[in-house]
Amino acid sequence: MMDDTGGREISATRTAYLSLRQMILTGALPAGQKLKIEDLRKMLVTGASPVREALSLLTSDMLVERIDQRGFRAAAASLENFEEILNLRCTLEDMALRKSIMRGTSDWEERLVLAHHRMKRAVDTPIFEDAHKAFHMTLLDNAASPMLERYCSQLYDLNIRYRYLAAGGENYQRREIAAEHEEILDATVRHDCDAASAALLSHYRLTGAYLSKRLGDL
Amino acid sequence: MMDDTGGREISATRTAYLSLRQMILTGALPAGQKLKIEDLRKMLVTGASPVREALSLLTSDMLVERIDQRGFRAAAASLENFEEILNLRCTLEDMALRKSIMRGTSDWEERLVLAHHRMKRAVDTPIFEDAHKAFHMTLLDNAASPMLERYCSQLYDLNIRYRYLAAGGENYQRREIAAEHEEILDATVRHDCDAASAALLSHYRLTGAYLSKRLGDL
DNA sequence: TTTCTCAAAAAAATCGATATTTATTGACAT
DNA sequence: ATGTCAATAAATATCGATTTTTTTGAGAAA
Repeated sequence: MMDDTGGREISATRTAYLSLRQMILTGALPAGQKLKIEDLRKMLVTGASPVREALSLLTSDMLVERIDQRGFRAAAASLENFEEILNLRCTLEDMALRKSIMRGTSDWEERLVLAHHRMKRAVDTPIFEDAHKAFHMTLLDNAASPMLERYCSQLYDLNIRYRYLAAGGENYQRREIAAEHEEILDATVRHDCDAASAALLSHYRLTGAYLSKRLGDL
Repeated sequence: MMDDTGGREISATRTAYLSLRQMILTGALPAGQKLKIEDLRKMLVTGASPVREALSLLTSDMLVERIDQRGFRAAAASLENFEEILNLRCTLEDMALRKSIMRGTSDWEERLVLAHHRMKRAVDTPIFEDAHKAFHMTLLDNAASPMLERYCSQLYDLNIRYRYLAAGGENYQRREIAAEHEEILDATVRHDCDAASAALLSHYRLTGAYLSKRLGDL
């Protein structure tokens, strides 16, 4: 039908994928909840096939669990899972950041400074969220290791989900975090692997501890 | 219809998933190849829906790439990709093995000895393959870190694919490998993290180097 | 009561057909 | 020869209906 409203036409599957993903990340679809095709189909005003396919794709992101012949459910959440994610992130991002820095091109450093600037400037929460992820991913994307980047991106998103779970999306302490970001950026642009990595991991472990406390035991 | 031939009925999607997975791992569906729904549907004698869903699921395993609105293709293969997999495996399995050993229960050690025994006994190639994977996964499954295990399992399979790519499934030097397995097992049961990890990584790096050579540049 | 069985209801899985999109082809103008 | 563009072909994506499987719950048996 192509009602060209200026933008690109995307598939029903992709639309469903993005909506469901957002709903799971923000908790609109709570952890562990049964995801009935028929309900989602009505909710998203689309067919069953795109919904099924979107759910299958969300399996990759570990946001949806699939049990043969008895459908899908939103991935479970637990304190143990959160801590596992935190640990994996620390290991993988440490590796990726060091590689990025070692390969350090000035092009990359410029992209990094830019990403940091955009993040600082972002006031609106959803825009800040995007900019924040962009900054963190830029830190890692010079490692020339696409699978590693994919894992890190995946784990980043899973972590976000716990932020929503703990805080309901409320804008947690942003001031301290700004200083931490500066520190990571500074160490990185002066090619100090150890300092940059230490700053990054401390950044994660601090917010991790803060979240753990608020999560109680779920 | 339920023609109960003694076994369990499984879904068409799962059947398709397992077949396609095997075909990609062994190279029956070559890396990078376009995967047309219609062809696969005929090949597997099933409907388009199970095929699409199976392909979507294979996306999780990084064995299939999906491009919105223009279908699926078998994941590309390259020397760089192989080496990335090798590096990630070394990092992740090192972490998992150390955790497993540190939590070392006697139950786990017994399972490990058993898995090793079964692997040694296996003569037939496909049975050996399964037993080999079972042994390596058992080494890691006491780490109480399901995501880490999942990543390792995924990477193991991706690695197998390169073995087929390099050797066409031919049974590469198995003698040396038996000794390496003994060494890993011994160090593990005597709770020597460093020795076990060193043996494991050397095992991977040795076969890795061997494969790299045979892969040329693809 | 508890447990079991079986039929009805609900949900998942699958199929076959259609609509939509992308890729290909070849005539025509440059 | 070469590039453009519309017509055609091919493939993907989606829908609506049907089949199969799982779940539920009422009544029978222990």
